[in-house]
Amino acid sequence: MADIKLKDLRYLVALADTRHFGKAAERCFVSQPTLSAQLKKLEDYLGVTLVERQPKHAMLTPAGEAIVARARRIVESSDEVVEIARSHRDPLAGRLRLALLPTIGPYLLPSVAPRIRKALPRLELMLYEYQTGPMLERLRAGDIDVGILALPIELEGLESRALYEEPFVLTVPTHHPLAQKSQVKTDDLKGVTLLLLEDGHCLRDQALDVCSRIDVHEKQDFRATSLETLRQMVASGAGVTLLPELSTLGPYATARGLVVRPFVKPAPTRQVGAVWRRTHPRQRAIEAVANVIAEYALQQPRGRS
Amino acid sequence: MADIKLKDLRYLVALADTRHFGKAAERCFVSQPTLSAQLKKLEDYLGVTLVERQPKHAMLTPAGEAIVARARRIVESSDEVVEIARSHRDPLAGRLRLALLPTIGPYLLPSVAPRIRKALPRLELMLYEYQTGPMLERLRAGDIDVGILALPIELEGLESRALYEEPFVLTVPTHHPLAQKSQVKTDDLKGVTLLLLEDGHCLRDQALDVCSRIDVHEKQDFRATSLETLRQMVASGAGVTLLPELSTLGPYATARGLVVRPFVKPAPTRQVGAVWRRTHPRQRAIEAVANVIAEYALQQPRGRS
DNA sequence: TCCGGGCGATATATATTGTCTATCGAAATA
DNA sequence: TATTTCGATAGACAATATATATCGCCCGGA
Repeated sequence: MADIKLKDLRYLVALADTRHFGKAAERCFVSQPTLSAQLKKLEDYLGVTLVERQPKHAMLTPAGEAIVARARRIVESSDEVVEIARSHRDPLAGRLRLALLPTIGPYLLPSVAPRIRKALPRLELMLYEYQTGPMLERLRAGDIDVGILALPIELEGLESRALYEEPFVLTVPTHHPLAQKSQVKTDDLKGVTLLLLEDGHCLRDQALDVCSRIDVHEKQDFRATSLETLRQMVASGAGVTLLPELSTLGPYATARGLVVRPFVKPAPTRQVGAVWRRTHPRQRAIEAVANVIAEYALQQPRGRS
Repeated sequence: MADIKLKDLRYLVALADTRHFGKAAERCFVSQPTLSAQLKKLEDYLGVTLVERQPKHAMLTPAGEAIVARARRIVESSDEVVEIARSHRDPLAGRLRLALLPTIGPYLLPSVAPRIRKALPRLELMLYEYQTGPMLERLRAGDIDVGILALPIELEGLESRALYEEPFVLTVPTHHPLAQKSQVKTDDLKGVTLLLLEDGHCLRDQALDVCSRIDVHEKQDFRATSLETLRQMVASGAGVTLLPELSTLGPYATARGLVVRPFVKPAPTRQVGAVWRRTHPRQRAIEAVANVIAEYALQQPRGRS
């Protein structure tokens, strides 16, 4: 069950090119006896004479010619392997698959993606949007490299890092009683009708959690499929909802028919973090991406008064 | 200047298939630590992590995937090399390039070629026709494997073997005085007009040699380019010639207008032999071919009385 | 014919390295 | 908490690739 050695094939190719054992050995940076002995072993292993040793110049047998033709391709390919490896050597280069929660991605990416691209220009960022469950599955399956979601989660073989703490804000229709207050308390939610996302969105559970000790009514037969439909429902007066602060900043801050009210401190929040396989070979790239996100969050105005 | 080892690529491919170090090691008939250590060395050499070691099942990094793809083709090709070698292993199989003198080939081959094919069915016989000089050149250059010609010759790095001794016969026009004799002596050639082949044909020199001590006249301004034109010239009465006996047997014995007369013994002859490079790797095939020719010659009626 | 040079093969010592067994350590499982 | 799984590590051993020195064979020139 022995094996051909790649080095021997190199020797053979060199001999085919030079037709001279000494020259071939020189080209391979070995002594002549080495090349001679190794080629002999190769011939013994293959059971065929590859080289006809003539006094002046060596020449290849038909078997030798046939095998050298393959050997050239093999040697080339093996050099390509080294070349491919070299191109993958930079841990901050290459494809990195990043997934975000649907309640985070659309609001974080417009500002953060350009920063990542600028800080890590050789990184080819591939973006995905998954809810927590599927995201963790795909993370473990190796379909994605990093997930951005709400901590804590059940980590098995996964590593996580907190990135920023995101306050919730209350979103109410313009003419709702609570719109009169500049800040709200969780107790203010007593008796109001709450609109929530459908099952699977962790934001739904987080909102329910905030209201756990309070008597609120979830609007029956309604489960929004996205933050945007939820926002539109609030604007149409069907109820109120909790939104992550980031989704109410920027272009979304100007939506008509609804107002946004922060909670009095300590405001309810959720912890946003990054998750990846503990065994991931490019921890440095992941760390770098996480750093960019965390730094961006630091610079944001927090909990507008 | 170290080198990738083919075996390592096998290990990598096995790991890619099994996603499990133990299983992969088993498939490669080595212990798990061996495969583990070798793959680590490969990664170190390439400067890239190829495998992500997860607790349950290993998985390949993008670099690993890219390299495994190449590795599969390399391993396949290296197996093909072994396969090619196997197909060349039988020394009595494969192409053998055989050259014959123009004064031998056309008369020997019709009977001998079928016998060679029968005795050595796996031999792919390629036939050529060259005069002595070019034949030896091509022999030394490796363009042909065996030459059938008249010995002795200057052998440099060449080996030779006598196959059979071929008598010369005298060929004269039907109405020539010498046609009256049933056997001729070389002295009978005194004063006759001799027709010969052009320069380059060794038969020309051999004929001149036979007549060296006799006063013969070579026909001026005439040099035949082949035995057949020579034969036709004799039939037309232009003179007489010496022919190798084999060329006057079989279908050629019945030519019109000329008769063939053997010499009294000891008749002049030429030694026909085989020549090949001393270094030729398939001595056995050459020997086998030579045997068939020599045996055939033994069975032939010699010097018809 | 003898001698010298070119070239590949052989002999022997040595350093490398691939391989084994035994064991460890980490992480998942019960 | 105990057990199992799985890959990594340690250390000994054996295979082997390599180098230096030398041999033997042809060939060419004096």
